[in-house]
Amino acid sequence: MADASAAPRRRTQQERRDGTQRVLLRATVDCLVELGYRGTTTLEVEQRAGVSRGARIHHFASKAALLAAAVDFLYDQLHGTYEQAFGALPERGSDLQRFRSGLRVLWSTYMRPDYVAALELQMAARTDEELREHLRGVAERHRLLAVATAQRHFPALDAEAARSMVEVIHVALVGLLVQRGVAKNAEREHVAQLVLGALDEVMVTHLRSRELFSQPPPRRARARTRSRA
Amino acid sequence: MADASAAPRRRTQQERRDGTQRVLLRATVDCLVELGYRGTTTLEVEQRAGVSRGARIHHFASKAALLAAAVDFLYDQLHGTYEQAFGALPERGSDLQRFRSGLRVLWSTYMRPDYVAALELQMAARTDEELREHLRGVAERHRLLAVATAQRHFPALDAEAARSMVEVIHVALVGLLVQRGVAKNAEREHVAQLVLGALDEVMVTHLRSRELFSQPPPRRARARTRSRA
DNA sequence: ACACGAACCGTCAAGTTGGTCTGTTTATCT
DNA sequence: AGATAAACAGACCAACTTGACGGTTCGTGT
Repeated sequence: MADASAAPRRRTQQERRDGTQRVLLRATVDCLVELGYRGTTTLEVEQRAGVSRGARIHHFASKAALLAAAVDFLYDQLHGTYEQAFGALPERGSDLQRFRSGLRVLWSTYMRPDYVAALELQMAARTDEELREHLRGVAERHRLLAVATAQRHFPALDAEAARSMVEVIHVALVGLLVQRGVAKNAEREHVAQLVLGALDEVMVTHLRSRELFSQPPPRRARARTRSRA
Repeated sequence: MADASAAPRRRTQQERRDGTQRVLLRATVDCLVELGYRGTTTLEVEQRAGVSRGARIHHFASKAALLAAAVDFLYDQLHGTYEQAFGALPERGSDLQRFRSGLRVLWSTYMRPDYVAALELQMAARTDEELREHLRGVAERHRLLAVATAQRHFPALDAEAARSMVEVIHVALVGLLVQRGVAKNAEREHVAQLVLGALDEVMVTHLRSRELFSQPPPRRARARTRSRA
């Protein structure tokens, strides 16, 4: 039972199950990205996934169940992307420099198709009680992780400051993402730079003025270089 | 032909036309707000407007035409709201104070149902070529008006700075609006205050540092209190 | 008054969407 | 191997969405 070299036959039930579920969820996300929430019909998803109606029903009894599963799938994936992106950030440098590069990295993950799908779901959730409730729970956990990540990278931040930072950045990047959906290519990058620059400024001035960033010698060395753990 | 006091009988063709069109467009906007783009079906709009299928077709040959007209209607209305809101702003006070109150006023207009409908259309436009093209034109004109309004209220801003300001604020408020759609009431206000505060800071520091705001005495009186008109 | 066209009404038909249901294949356990 | 249940396939249906169309009402110019 350990031969999967030539013909991939005789897959485990679990493997078959996971396989088709993944295919279905990927197709759902693709639909959301390419066709929007409105164009995401069960038929379209089934066809893209190359899966029959019966098979889809077997795994996701209703469209709502499919979308709910897509939400989980999406946020899991997003969380992985975050971890990976932030893991690749430089350890060295001032908090200020690291904040700037971190922000760019974050924006690059928001631009991934995944987040576009998440945005579609978020808009749809506005007028869909069930989806909204489900989305809230997942998004809440995701936000907690974001706050934790922020604190891990900037230990000088207290919980409240980290929370504010995450919230403001998130809102701004979502707005940027919406703008991205309709603006032309030339416009996109310009506005993105404006907004990212603004975030740089607000965060830097805001946080520095409250001494929430560890400070390299700004004017007089203040010897406040606390390291954690 | 100048009597419309007791019985509003015998309306002009033009009046009838304008009347039903307005009713239809209002119903469309209501649908977008309450049911989202997905729930905005022609049948629903017709029923809400109290207008027959045939009548709707007569005025708006297709659903696309109805939505396009709704876009125009919506932005006209938004522009009126802006004018009114900004017209009511205090003339006195430093640029800084006036910016702050102006921002609050602006946010209050973004929270109106109209803008929610506009946001729905914007998201829908992402995957709808025709709607997107139409929306771009209208939004472009709207943005120019916003920039002009900004410059009128803050004459020290050059075109570029005003443009940047409008763009950044717009993106942030849109993000805030999206968040508003899913978050609970308690959350909403908190995050709104965070974001508005951040916009205050970024704009104030950014613009003041470049002397783009007229400055009341910051430290030493600089005698730069220019008033317009 | 009266003819004409715009505004308006209600039904029909074509196409979608989402779910149910019956039957078949595939893995697993004894 | 044979029993059993999960995984899958595809026809079917009920509800919905949208535009088309023939007929009616109402305002306007003469």
